[in-house]
Amino acid sequence: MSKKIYIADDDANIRFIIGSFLKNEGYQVEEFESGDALYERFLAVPCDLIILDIMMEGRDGLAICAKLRESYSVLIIIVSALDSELDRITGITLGSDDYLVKPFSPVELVARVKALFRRVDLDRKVVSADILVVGDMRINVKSRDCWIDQKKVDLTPTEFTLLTYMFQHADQAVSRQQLLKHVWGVEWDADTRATDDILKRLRKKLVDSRVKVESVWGFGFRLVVEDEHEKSEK
Amino acid sequence: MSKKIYIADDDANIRFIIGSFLKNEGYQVEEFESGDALYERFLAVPCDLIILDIMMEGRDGLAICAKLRESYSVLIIIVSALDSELDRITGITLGSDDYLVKPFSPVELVARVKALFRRVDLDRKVVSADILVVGDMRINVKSRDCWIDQKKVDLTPTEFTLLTYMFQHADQAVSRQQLLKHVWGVEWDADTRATDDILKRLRKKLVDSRVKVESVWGFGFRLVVEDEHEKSEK
DNA sequence: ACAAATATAGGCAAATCTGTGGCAGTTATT
DNA sequence: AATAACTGCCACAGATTTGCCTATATTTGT
Repeated sequence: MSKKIYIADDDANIRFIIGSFLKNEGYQVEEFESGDALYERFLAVPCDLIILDIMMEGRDGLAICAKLRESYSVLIIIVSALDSELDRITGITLGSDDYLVKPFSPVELVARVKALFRRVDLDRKVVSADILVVGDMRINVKSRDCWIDQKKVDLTPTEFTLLTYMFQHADQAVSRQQLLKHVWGVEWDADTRATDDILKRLRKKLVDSRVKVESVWGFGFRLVVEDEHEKSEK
Repeated sequence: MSKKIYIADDDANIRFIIGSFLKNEGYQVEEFESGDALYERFLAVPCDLIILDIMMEGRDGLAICAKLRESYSVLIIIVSALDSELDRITGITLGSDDYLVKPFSPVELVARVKALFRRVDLDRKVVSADILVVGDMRINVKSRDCWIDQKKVDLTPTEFTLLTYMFQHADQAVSRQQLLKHVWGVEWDADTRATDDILKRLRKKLVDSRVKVESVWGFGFRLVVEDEHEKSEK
């Protein structure tokens, strides 16, 4: 399906050039004169990627970028005539995925846009990959083994299947029902705490890992990666 | 988050500099003299991100990058002295996530490394996220957690379900009947103040937020976002 | 302003949930 | 066949949640 891209730049020429190249690649493109206009539009109709100039009327590109990042994971590329190292680092640190310096080649921009979409696709596909990685752990679904860092962990069949499911749903809250259905193949409403039992045993085996199974009270469980040092990086 | 990074560059100085900066950020770093050595190591122990020079003994960085991309979704940054537009585009098109031209600032490299990790984290969390936003609050239906700005709020199951319903009907007046039906699953006319109780507890947890639960006298409740300018009104 | 109806706040106890250790039936391994 | 491993269940203790009760405050209608 065709991806949607919004561009904000106060220079109509640049908008036109960028827009043309991207449309040529089959993307749906909308152009805006200001970051504020783009932001309003995004709230109404989200898009997949945003290209922001820094210097614009109203809020500048950096402000828009930071504002978007508060709540959205949309891809953001900043383009700017500002070429100091500090500018680039600021732009990237504020939340953009890439930073291009004007004048830039439209072809390179297109390549970088594609690279970002490719990255998102790769990250999506990871769920169906043979090797699943979460935090310092990885499991190989084919060979059915499991590693904490470099150390192999022995898992029983049910434990492995359960952990695989949790890996595929990392960060999500998973209900006992869900687990019974996907790990045990039980469709009906079973009154059992078999899930708790396997998790109990799994937890013991994960004590040395930063990957933890949290319980979500009254609901189920959630796989999370413990942050050992800093509290709020983002 | 101690992610693992492999670096391949035939210049020991560059390896050292890059490695130092990255270790300084808390990453686990391993250095290799050639892309082939790095590749072998990766097969044995995967890492999270790879930094490749183009010109090296054996297969060059581009070849390694392409080879890795055949089977793995690991992050790849290419660094190179080659600075033509074509070189950059080739590098990115072949599968790398970023392309930096030597000499580059180690600080910028670190910023870009962080940006890539940030992207992967965002994608992982959003892959199937179902996020509702109202004012300064955010709830993720899939992970079942709730945030005021950047601060996590613990909710009980009923509170969570109720708040979700209110989020879906923000600004609307919601009757007790409605809540009993959708949150409790009660169809009949129940004479209960259970709704008031949960809301009472919810309100306590939302004191720091601009999102408030108003009561609609004789009817039910309404979720509103307080205007921060006229806080003294109520 | 006053009475009736409705809403809020605090406290309480029943019901529910979770983690633990132990146990036994079944399955796999030697 | 004997032994070990795996898995589900049980019971218990501790913690959390939640509905209700009562007292008090607020709103509405006359």
